[in-house]
Amino acid sequence: MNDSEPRDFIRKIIDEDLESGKHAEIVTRFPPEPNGYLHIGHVMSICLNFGVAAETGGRTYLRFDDTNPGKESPEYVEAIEKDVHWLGFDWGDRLTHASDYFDRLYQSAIELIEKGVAYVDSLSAEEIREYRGTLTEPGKDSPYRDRSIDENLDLFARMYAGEFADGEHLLRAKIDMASPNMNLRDPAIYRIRHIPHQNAGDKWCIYPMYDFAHGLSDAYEGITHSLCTLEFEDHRPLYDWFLDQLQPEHRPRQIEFSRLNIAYAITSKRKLNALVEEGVVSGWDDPRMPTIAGMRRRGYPPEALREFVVRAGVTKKDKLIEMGALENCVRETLGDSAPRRMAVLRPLKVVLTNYPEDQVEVMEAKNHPGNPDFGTREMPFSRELWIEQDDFMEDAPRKFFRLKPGGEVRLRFGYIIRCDEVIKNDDGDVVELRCSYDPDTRSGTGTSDRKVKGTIHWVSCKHAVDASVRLYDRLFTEANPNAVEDFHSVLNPDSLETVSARLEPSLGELAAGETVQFERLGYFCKDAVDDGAIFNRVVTLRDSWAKLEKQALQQA
RNA sequence: UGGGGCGUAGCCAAGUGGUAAGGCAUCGGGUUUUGAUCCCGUGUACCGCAGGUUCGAAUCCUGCCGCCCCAGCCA
Repeated sequence: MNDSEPRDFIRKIIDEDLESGKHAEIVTRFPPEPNGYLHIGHVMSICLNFGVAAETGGRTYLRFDDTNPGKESPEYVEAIEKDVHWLGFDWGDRLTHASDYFDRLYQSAIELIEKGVAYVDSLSAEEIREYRGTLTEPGKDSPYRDRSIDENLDLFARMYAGEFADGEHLLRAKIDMASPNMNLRDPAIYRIRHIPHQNAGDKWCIYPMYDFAHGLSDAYEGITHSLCTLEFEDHRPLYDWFLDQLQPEHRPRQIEFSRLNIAYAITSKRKLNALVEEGVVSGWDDPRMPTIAGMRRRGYPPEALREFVVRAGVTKKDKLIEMGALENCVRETLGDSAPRRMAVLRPLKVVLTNYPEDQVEVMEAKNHPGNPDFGTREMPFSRELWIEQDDFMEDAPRKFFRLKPGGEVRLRFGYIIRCDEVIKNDDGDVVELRCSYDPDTRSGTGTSDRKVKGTIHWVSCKHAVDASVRLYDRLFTEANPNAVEDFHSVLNPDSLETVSARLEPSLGELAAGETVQFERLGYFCKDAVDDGAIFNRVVTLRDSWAKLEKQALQQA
């Protein structure tokens, strides 16, 4: 990290705390609940928490906030660990669970009762809701609020012992039923749940609530800065209240920042889960999903994601960032790192009428235009080639400088060809082009100083490898699907199109999960989940021709 | 209508009394055997609005408006 890096308000606070000597070391935590997959919103939190610690030589815990058994599962913890690692962060031996602290938490709850600031309530869930009041009206005290300490201790012990059914009793903090902050109206501390815990086994039938468990877990781990999102801002008084009452050795500070939202994407675990459950997508790792697993499978490099959150910044303002900003980060990193290859997505046959029937030449193609370290590869060239349908236009506008009847174009790393004849089927569709090549224009021979305006990509028919290519588009048609009542109404029906493509031979050996650039088309990642030659389009290349076309259409 | 938070260009975002950084996008132009990349250039931002304080305010004060969050025994 260099000193000119912009400092967000959280890093400023941290710098100050280090300078003042308040803390000798920064300790943070990333605390996911294992009840779903991590998504782009979490990337921000992961990068922030692990980032500030790493930048200051501190440490970060990966702590599973597993206080609600029944909603959580090991499938998710496994996925979360994989995702955080993949993003580029390491928690070392600091993998913990809120459930690791259940014993201490239980003792702390007893301490609260002994101090007279917690009580066992025996109202029903519905009654508690009624007693809570509303946003504008104060709540009223539960009739059980003034139970004696001994009675509370006894009842809580029996809750622990399993003498009561779910919902029969509830341990609550005794704060203020009239507080304008709803979180302070005697919040729940422990509830009864006769469910075994995925990590703690069947030892417990009472489980602590988030507000109680989280702050104390932070304290137990010596977390200095507990960074979370804005919706927890009005929980902070409660976070501090527990610390004030219990006076743990370490005193963490909660700081909130705004969530990161991406346009045309959903980041609600509930809705993401619905997409999976309803089969709208193929799973949590469907390449259209804004999950880390989905983006990984799509082919987004972790560096791109990290760069993206840096650009997004850390503030308290609600953000809805353009999808293009993320895609641009992906393009930038892949532009440097992805080897170039050629592939034809929508094949149109070209026959070079003056090219010897059985001749095959080997063309040398650069693997990267700007970086010689990528080396070169060989591409077979023959009489019959596939080119992109979009690279031919019968009635081409002036500015279209690809192939047109009578026109010339350069075949990348090959020859200049001229279109002599257009062959159509009975429906009038163009099915084949008869062209002639200029033998003096072979790439790299020094005789190829002739200039033509356009260069297109190609694949030799008899050497081509078949593949299925998935072209992805945004999942929603609305910029902020989070805000739409029913997201089903704004699903993009064309978010996935699959085409049969022809690839240059070298692509046959590409390893699963590898990403290359199909020249002039975009970046494509060999799918790492499904078997066979399947490629996912990561992102298209910038396309100023498409832009021109769009403008022309709008003017017409 | 209770409490908390936020409002600087299309999207992000610096700036905390001295006269509006930067990134992305946009729009021009140059280079280019990817219409990619790269390189140059390009923005009058009513600093949410209205008053006030001040020689001077995005920055201080007052009032107003808009958006987000909170009434789970979820996190």
